[in-house]
Amino acid sequence: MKKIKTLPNRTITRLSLYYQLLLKPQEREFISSKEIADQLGFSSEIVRKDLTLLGQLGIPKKGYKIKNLLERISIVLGLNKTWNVIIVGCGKLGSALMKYPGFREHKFNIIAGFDISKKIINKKINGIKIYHLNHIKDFIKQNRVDIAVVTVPQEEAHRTINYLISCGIKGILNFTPTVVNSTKEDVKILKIDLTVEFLRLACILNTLNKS
Amino acid sequence: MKKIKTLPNRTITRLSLYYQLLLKPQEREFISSKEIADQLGFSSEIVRKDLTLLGQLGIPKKGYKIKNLLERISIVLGLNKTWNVIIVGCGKLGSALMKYPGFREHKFNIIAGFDISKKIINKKINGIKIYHLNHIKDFIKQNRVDIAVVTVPQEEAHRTINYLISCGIKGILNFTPTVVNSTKEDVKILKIDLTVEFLRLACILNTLNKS
DNA sequence: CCTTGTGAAGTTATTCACAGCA
DNA sequence: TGCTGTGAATAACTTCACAAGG
Repeated sequence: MKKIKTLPNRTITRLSLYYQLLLKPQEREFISSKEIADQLGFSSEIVRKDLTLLGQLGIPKKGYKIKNLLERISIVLGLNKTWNVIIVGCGKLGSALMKYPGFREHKFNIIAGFDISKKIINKKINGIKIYHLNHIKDFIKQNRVDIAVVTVPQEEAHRTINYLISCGIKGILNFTPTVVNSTKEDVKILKIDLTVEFLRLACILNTLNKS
Repeated sequence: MKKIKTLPNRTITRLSLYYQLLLKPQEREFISSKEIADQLGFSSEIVRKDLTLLGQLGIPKKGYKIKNLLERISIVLGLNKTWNVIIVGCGKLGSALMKYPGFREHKFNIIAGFDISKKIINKKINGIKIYHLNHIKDFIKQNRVDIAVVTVPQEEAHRTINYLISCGIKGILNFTPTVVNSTKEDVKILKIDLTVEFLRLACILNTLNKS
């Protein structure tokens, strides 16, 4: 085999964007690196560098065959399989995510929610059943869970994530402001902090106004 | 004055994290770069490099005075003022954001929502009134709007964002999967795509399992 | 001694420049 | 000519190594 090298982080992010772009119905069969680049605001060189990491897919003069690109990217991103997702913490954000239609399209199946509030346990949100947090361990034994989305209150985040790791979860999407680093090599934690994005935008606007 | 240099992007992101960390009630008056670094999973050098960009705040042997750090970072991030935010598109994600308590703490005031569905126009979500999209221009004339959060359906994203720019909005937080680049130098668009984060995590897990 | 601040070295990511091919 | 693929140059970012200071 040629290269099992893991892709650079930035490349992965950009591949996700190429993928979403190419999913939109395209009139043409081929697309050039420059067209992709212009639509997403990157340079065409970086697009080509990214795409050559997937193998030699381009055809000089014509560009890249969209169908092939999509297939190749979806394999690399792991979208040729279905991912089972649980939502841990079914408050406002958690339940909004359970209703978010964008996931199923990409083969992310939300298979259960977990919470500690008696008010919602055993209820359903968007057809997805909510269980008590204590049931996670059993649930994981009986179901394949690939990704846990953590939307518990900040002060519970650390404990919850450690508990999830002890249950054997390998992929965690942490929506809380708390930073938790994975102690285990094979557990990956990605963090999304909406507040940080607001703070960043505020800072950028702030410097714009001053200059 | 010494330097009006704009801060590196990564530094801004990290400063936001330092800020959130330092906001938590701390027992001590001083904190060292190493303590910050360990809690957030960075190196202590990078923390010091970031913090020296704010001026010489550190005291050898003691560390950084938390109160001073918070004050300095909040000035740089622009949190010494209040930011007025509108939510454009009050569907599931938009209304979840309107209920999200994390913003007000950082002086982000959601002052209005906008949508085109008659079902919700003139209603209130979490005490915030929803107006018809057509009223944005007037609204902006009568109210200072610093940041527009775009949570409209994907196919409306491009048009909506261009419309917001034409209305004079300078800061946009784009939650749709559509990439829209700012045509104007002084308009900043930040993009948050939840699906991309899922795709990234899937890809990382995917490569983990293969190796 | 402990912790900051910082030049130098090292690493990673991006752009430049151009060969090669349909 | 138009577009890919890629080595070389450049830029951005991080780590290393250590001087300085309470």
